[in-house]
Amino acid sequence: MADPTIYDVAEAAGVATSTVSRAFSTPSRVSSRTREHVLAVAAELGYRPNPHARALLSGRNHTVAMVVSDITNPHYFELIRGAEMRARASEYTLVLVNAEESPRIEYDQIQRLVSSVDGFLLAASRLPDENLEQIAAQRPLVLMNRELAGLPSVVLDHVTGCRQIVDHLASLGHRDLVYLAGPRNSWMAATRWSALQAAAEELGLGAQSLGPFTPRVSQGGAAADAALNAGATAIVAHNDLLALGVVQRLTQRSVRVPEDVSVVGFDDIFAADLATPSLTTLGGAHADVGRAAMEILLDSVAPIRSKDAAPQVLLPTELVLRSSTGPVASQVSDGGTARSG
Amino acid sequence: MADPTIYDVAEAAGVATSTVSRAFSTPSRVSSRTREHVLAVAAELGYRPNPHARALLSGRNHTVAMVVSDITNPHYFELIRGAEMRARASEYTLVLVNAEESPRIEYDQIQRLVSSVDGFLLAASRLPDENLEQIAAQRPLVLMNRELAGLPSVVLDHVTGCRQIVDHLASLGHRDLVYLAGPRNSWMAATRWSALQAAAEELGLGAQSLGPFTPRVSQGGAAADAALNAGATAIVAHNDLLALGVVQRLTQRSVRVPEDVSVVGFDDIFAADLATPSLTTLGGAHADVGRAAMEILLDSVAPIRSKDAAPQVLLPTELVLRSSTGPVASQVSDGGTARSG
DNA sequence: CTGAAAGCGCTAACAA
DNA sequence: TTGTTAGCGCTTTCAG
Repeated sequence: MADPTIYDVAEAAGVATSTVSRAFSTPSRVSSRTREHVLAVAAELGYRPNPHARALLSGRNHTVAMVVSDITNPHYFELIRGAEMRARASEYTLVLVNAEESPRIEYDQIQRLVSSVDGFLLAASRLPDENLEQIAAQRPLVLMNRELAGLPSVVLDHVTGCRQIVDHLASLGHRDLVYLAGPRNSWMAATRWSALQAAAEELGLGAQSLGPFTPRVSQGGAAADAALNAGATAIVAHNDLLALGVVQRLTQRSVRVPEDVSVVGFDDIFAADLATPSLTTLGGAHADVGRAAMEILLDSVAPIRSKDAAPQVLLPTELVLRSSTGPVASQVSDGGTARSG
Repeated sequence: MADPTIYDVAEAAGVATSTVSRAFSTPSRVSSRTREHVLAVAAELGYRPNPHARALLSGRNHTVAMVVSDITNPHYFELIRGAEMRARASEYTLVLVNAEESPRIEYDQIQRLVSSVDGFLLAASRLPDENLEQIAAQRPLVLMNRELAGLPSVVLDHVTGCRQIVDHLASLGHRDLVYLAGPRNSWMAATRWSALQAAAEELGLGAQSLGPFTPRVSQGGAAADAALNAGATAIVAHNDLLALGVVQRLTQRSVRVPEDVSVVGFDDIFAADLATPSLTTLGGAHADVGRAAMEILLDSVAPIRSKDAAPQVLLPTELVLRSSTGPVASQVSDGGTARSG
């Protein structure tokens, strides 16, 4: 009644177990006659190779883990989907791990999985560099939307993207911008801020950063108030979730978007064009990021050829203009008490 | 340089391998002195039990798979999150599988995983009953938002929910409703339609079903046109994604929501209250569905006690009233060329 | 309570 | 091309 093993198949087919094994793992090393016979017998018996036994020997599993910092952020959908599709194409299984914005959970989960998966995909990891290096020493690893020298990564080109945003705002007549920052341990948040700052300086705009804010719609209220308090006419929010919350709060406070204040987000999540006003945001081919990262990972996991280079892929972004940004019309003078950036 | 094994630990601790093994798997059968000593030595060596070897013996793996019919549907976020949190609490790993609305992919993926996971969670499975039964014969399985006699399941109570929807529409003065159906192989779609139909009949409303439609925003256009063509004043869409698309198209065609046409969705996804008009929809504690289902699954996976009953849990829904529904004011006579439902 | 030893199902030398 | 034979790392009788 138990599942049939190679022994059962070998016996029924009148061959050695190794032949059965080869028929499945290295078909080229068995005569086609024998192979077909073995496979036929196996099929008849309902034999399926036991993945645990296989993994015990090879140490490999055909399984990779993808860690996302917050699974409820729609931004990750496409990333996950791209990675998942690519994995499936190579018959790899994807284990999904949710870090809930906690570096601690992220680290623990990874360590728990380190000996049961072949590699890791870390999306917007919140872990400090040292941890990443340590993990990379244990298993192949590819970063998504985070860069670290020496480690393979795939990121959307936010430097260029931020430049586009600032260009856009400048051409609308804005003289200043306020960045509502993401989590302190987010590499992306830091990258965006420095890119915005650089672009602003170059174009002669003022720029200040407020926050950090947890990138959720619910945090948008506080973020919007802070921005208003700082006298912002142009707001760049860490991501669309936060931006959406900001717009909501602004509207609630009778501040018109974009007439009084322009708002830009990042990610182009699917709600961005459903909201009113629809959100101007920096998008990109997120699914491609997932796909590319998985590709690199599989390449270093599979023994086809060893890659000692750490490819750092940069994918293009695209500024999606919608209705949350517009020209500066009148001066909003909603200034209040001082507040440091 | 290789990972330390029980042999290394046994040697370093001056005990037998079996003692090391016991110290980890059945601590109660080792004197506390020995146990602590072994654990200390193990920790020092950086020993971690090899999950593959462990799985080879026990056949179990501390891993369960969750299959969703479409991972890009935000509705699943909370479901996944609930399941994932519950799994983590019991130190189980969650493998996420995306079926992309294809029963074929769903089935293949499950069969591929059947010998490497301890059980399955199937969310809104598109598989025919026979397949579900067959899978259930292979591994413990819990259905989410789908019911099948003899199999454990957790579903939101859509019968009551649909009744609430129809009540709501009736009390706004609507005399008819149009249901924009989900996929043909969706149990939920069938359930909703028959519940709507029953409630409508009881309240003396007319009801017709149009479709099926793939539940995506992009399908909303066609769905809206079909509904308009059928002279609808009240539309109940299979889910929020479709409903959002419908509203978008309606607005585009200058049909006012809710003045001319009311629209109701299902799921209460996060975009539902960001859209304009915000969407009236049937919500529920999705995370609880995930949690409850995982709970049942772990119960039947772990050898604590055998459950031969198949619990069928029904969780309450909640009608979230927003701005996409309103009283019937004037008759819309936007009829066009004939179109069959 | 602890140790010795036999596998779990499969793969990978090594021979033939 | 195929068979023989050790293990992979761990658990689990069975003794002691």
